[in-house]
Amino acid sequence: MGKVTRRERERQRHRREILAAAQDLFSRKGFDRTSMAEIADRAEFAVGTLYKLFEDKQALYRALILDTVREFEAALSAALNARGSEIEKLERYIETKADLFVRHIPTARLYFGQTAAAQCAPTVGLDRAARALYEKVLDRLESLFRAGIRRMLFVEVEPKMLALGLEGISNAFLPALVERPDDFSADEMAALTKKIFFGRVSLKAE
Amino acid sequence: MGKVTRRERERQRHRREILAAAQDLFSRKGFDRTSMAEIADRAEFAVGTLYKLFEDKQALYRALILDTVREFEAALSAALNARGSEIEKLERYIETKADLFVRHIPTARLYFGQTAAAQCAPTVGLDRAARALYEKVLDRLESLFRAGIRRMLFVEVEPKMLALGLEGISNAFLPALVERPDDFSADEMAALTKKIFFGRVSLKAE
Amino acid sequence: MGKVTRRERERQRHRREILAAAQDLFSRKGFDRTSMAEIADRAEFAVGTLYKLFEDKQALYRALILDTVREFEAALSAALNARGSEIEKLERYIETKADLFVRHIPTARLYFGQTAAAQCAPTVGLDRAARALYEKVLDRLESLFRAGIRRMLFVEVEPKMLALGLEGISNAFLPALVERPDDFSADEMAALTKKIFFGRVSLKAE
Amino acid sequence: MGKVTRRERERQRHRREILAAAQDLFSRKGFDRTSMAEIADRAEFAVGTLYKLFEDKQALYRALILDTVREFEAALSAALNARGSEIEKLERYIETKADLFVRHIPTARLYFGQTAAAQCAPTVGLDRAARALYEKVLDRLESLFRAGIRRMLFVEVEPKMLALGLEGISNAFLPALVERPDDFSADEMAALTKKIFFGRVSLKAE
DNA sequence: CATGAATGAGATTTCATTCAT
DNA sequence: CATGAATGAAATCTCATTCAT
Repeated sequence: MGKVTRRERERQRHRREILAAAQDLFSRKGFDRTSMAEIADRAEFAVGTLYKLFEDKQALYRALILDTVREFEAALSAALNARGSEIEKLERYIETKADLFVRHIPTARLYFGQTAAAQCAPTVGLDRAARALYEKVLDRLESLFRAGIRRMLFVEVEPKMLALGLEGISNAFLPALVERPDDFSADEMAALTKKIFFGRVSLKAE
Repeated sequence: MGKVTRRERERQRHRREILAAAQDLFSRKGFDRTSMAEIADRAEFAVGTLYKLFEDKQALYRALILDTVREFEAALSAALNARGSEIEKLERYIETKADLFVRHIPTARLYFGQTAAAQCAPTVGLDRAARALYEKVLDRLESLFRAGIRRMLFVEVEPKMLALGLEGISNAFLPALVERPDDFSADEMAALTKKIFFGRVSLKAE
Repeated sequence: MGKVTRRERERQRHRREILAAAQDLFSRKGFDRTSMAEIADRAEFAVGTLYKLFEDKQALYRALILDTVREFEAALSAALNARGSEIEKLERYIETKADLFVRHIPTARLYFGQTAAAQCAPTVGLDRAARALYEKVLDRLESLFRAGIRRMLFVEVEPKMLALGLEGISNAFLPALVERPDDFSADEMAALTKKIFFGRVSLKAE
Repeated sequence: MGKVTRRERERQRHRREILAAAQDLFSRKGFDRTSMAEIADRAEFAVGTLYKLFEDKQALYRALILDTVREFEAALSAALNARGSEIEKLERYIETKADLFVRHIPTARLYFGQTAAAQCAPTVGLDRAARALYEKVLDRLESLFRAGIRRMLFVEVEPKMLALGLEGISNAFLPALVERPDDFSADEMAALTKKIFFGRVSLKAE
């Protein structure tokens, strides 16, 4: 099977090269303003080759999104499933997400654009599979909050809402990060997120 | 002058009708996937008429975004400039925003898509004027936080970051709102936002 | 009939104003690149008014061309019908044409574009009537040459060809005139035309 | 290199086919009244193919004009640079031009429309490069006349004007040629041109 | 498999013409 | 009559997709 495997390895390498080119273009210009010819150019393949490896433009995009969300989901789920208290797990989650954002902004933009922002800032219909992966993360967050509330670690707020709230804050600095990448470190972003989310902003008793 | 005024009134009415049609379509499908023909159809005008009232597609979009952001900016600035302590002003801000979101989801989607999400989820180049209006709101928030910190109402965190954080949370429930509009009231959304942002989620001392 | 006459006078004045605006635009930009709205603007009328006075754009153009060619034809025919020998008549013709060219370049451009250049540099289908007027001039020239040859004033060359040749030379300086209107006087142009056409350029016997 | 060459050869063949179709249409109907769809139809390609080979409609037109003027310039310059006296060179020039006109009327129409008639009958902005080529011919003519005058072969008239005058006559029969192609031979046209230009039309001393 | 020329549907935009006021 | 808003056909141009080499 050496032959098949070599072929298959090549195929996968080409696939990755194409996706890398596509990531850069899609993350900067969006789906509609990126043409297949551009992607092909950038990846140094002919358009026909893109169509050999992906059904059509949507499929290529879906594959890219799936890769992106999968990468995030893997790292974030790992953080959420690590040892420790609910608070420790969430802190790990926040740190991981900040790290992912800072280390690979294009991926972050795609992730954000396809998850939190997806229903609001209208984009190309996001993939079922990608959506499901993100929901898995959201559900895990919700469970953690529910458990934490039961153990009286967190205030009594609908856990689903806490999960969305955490997403909101942990995404909040992404626009600033995109604009001035050098002004942000992952550590700072994580620290900020934790302080605002877990601490109290207001110093007076409510 | 009846004649001039009547003509002009009609013109403005048509302009509004076209913008209304455009708002619905753009907010659901985005700039690129909405065609001028569709907008014309929906507004019950001929394409040519759109071009009489707007230079081109971009101009129509810009006008819509400007209207949208202006509407939000006016309401939010009013809230931020009302009487009261810094906390009260911010609470008013949160309530106003929640109210705007719940009462007019398409506007909210456009607002969100063109402000917070703009740098991340790549959209059509947003208007200078609209951007400036949003920055005005952000700056006002920042000032409020700065003043509040000086008066020891808020924790010592860079005020700009607090402003971004507040934006993050107050936008956090919009995706959920878009998906199930009937499950959310403005009051609940505002209450949630305040609780998470001002209160402490974690009950243990950090 | 005072009333009808006043109306009619007004109507004719408006007609002339519109044609004046149209002349400038058509002569500089050509038929296709001049819009009815532009002509209306320039003439300070509404588009509707243009359509009250002219069937459609073609008709307006035809009317303009007819006016232009009529003006030329009148002056040129007068020159050709004046007293004198064939040579004197032709000299008068050349002087008149040079004078018309120099004094009103836009008219000259339209005249040239619709007569000599018409079959070659493709323009909008020229009017039958205008064509007929020009042919009248050509025919008159031909007769003059024929008579002149009979009286042994001119070389024996097909008179039609002499007429075309004269047209060729008398038009030859128009491009230069259009480019640098101040470098040419009617007298010089006429003198040049006569020298080349009637005299001999070559000094050796053929 | 067979592969590269074959592709490129095909490409050039298609380019020529498109230009041929365009030449026919442009020379008969002009730039504005010829649509890309028509050219595509006539050339039996899809519109998209035209845009693969030419930036846009203007570029296609420019390419055609450049080809046309280049072809003429090459032949005419060759005639002007051949051996012989100034008179012989000019005679060769006249013969060559007549031959080009008679043998390929569409090319002649485009050449005339873009050179002599260009400033008068308003056309689409003519190409710098094409203009420069024509000026080269004009300059060469001027030099020849200047030299000839010095050698007392020609009358003392500004050489530039003699050049324009020769152009005027040598173009003079083109309209007639276009209308009745079968009535003209290149030899006759050339003979006529020479007789009128070099000889004297008038038999009396001026 | 890889290639990239060819396709043609569809989008944006212009403008001659009409017609209600 | 004058007006100019409204119309919609037609033109230019782009780009996802196919397919012969």
